[in-house]
Amino acid sequence: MTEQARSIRLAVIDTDSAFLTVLENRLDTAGWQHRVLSEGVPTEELVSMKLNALLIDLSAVGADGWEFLERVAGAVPGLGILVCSAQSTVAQRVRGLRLGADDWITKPCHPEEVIARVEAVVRRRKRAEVRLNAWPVLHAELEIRSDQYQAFVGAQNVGLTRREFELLQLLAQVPGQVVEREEIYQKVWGYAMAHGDRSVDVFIRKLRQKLHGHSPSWRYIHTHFGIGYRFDPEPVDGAEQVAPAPDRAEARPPRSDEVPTDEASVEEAPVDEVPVETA
Amino acid sequence: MTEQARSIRLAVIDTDSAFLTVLENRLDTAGWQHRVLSEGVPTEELVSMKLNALLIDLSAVGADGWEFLERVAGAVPGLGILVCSAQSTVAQRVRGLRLGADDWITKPCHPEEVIARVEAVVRRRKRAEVRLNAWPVLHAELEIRSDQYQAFVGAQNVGLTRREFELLQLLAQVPGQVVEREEIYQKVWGYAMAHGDRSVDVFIRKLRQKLHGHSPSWRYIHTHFGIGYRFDPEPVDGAEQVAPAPDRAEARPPRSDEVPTDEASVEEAPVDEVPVETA
DNA sequence: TTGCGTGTGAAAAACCGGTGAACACGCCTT
DNA sequence: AAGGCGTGTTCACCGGTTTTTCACACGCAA
Repeated sequence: MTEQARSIRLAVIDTDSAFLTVLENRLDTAGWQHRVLSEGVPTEELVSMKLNALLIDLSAVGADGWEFLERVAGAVPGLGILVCSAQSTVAQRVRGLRLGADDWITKPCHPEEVIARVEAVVRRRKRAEVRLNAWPVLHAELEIRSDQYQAFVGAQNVGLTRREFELLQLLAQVPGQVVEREEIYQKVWGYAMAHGDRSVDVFIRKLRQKLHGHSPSWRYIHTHFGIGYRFDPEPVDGAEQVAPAPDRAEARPPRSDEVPTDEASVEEAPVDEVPVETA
Repeated sequence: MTEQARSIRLAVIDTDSAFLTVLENRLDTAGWQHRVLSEGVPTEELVSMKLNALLIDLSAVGADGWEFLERVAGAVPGLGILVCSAQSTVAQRVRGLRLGADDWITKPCHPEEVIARVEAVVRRRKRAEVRLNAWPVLHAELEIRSDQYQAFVGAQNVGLTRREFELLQLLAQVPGQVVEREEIYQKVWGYAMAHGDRSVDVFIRKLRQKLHGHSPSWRYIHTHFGIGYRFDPEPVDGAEQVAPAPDRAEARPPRSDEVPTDEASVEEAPVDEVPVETA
């Protein structure tokens, strides 16, 4: 939840070298990208820097500080702006905030607090930022798209429900790792699993069904008896695209549980699941 | 831009009656809706109040102030949280900000500054959504003009209300991407969605009605059951198109991220059955 | 073989979203 | 001041979807 704090891009406009030294030291420790700018920075340049936040000492900007503040705030929406100054009146602070500043810090101030305030300013914005956090992840034939709450095989939508997707996502997050039932339940359902609850099993089955229906030549979810499940794509040996298994005349009982066998070879079970137009 | 700034809904948790009196006086002058709460407010109630911001005096909350702060910040995303306290250390302020507070104000403080800081916090969240993408964007037959708060089909005005337009704009900002209900509500309405609120649905319906009324051969908004909605223009099959690809089986729109699944028609993947091709 | 954990299908229950309409509120006109 | 109008909110109903539950078959380990 709080992982987005790292790697903030911050620019500082200030002339107080002592303050700058201490602050930059802290910023390095925090791992932020930062640079010091002079007052005459064109707004276009600020935009192109792709900053998360800007820290301005108004006294370093000169008489047209207010104008500068207003201009930047208007021209670079999405940029967090924090103003700091040695001493200031209530009226000045109010004016600064109204002109577009997100926060006003009075010097002397502790670098740690500056950092925390920048974080607080940026935090809000991050939430609303374009969701680039999760780009499609590919496991074997399976593509998991967090922005769609869906999984795809090729261009085919697997058609997972919300819970199914969350379950898949949870397991696929740690491929090759066994996840205990209790943990699965806790993370996907959000609360502790009641004794004897079979929900996880049922959803695993549904997941397997849909995955197998769309990507029959891969086996994605493995059972660990008495423990839980593991996501680990592995090719189904036997009938690949090449040699479709001969034995299919065998009329098997309705029970066709085992995932591995071809049974429904690729052409037998056309992966499509075209959503029926329910209108 | 600033028309939303007025009429902020603010709740205050404090016991300092002198401060409260002065502050409430100011809030009335500013025309804000406000109320004073006691410390034991369940987060559910906070949500249903449709607040924009919350002002907490940590010393009024008692020992579990930190916990309360963390809980509220976690449970009511989109709520601006400002903490104030008589005296505090840097470490305390840093802690508060890290736990989710958006600002920390030290008493004594001028009511006007409090108001300005609340405004800054609320604005910060509001602005993040706006993206300031002024120029007309064309999706299929639909032209979205942010500068007019309107959408057009050809030269015809669709006649959207403010909310309808904001909703459309939000969705159309990220075509092909599923946006969760909660997120929609928070960005368009400005505060957290209360459980069971149907406003989003109602406005989606109104939007669909108007869009369909003006551009019947395209379908713009898709439902993702249990998640939210997705803007992704696609031709209504069975209807005649002008130039754009009328087929849906093969040529998919340039967009590589949209989902074939539409509406709530995600049916069970018929694993052992031959899915019916409905094309 | 027994005992417990898991796979499976189907039914029941809970949930969700579409819809129409009543209601509330501010604004403008009369 | 009363009434009409445009907007936005809330409510109840309905049908479809999803989730949970249940009973039983099956499989793994002791």
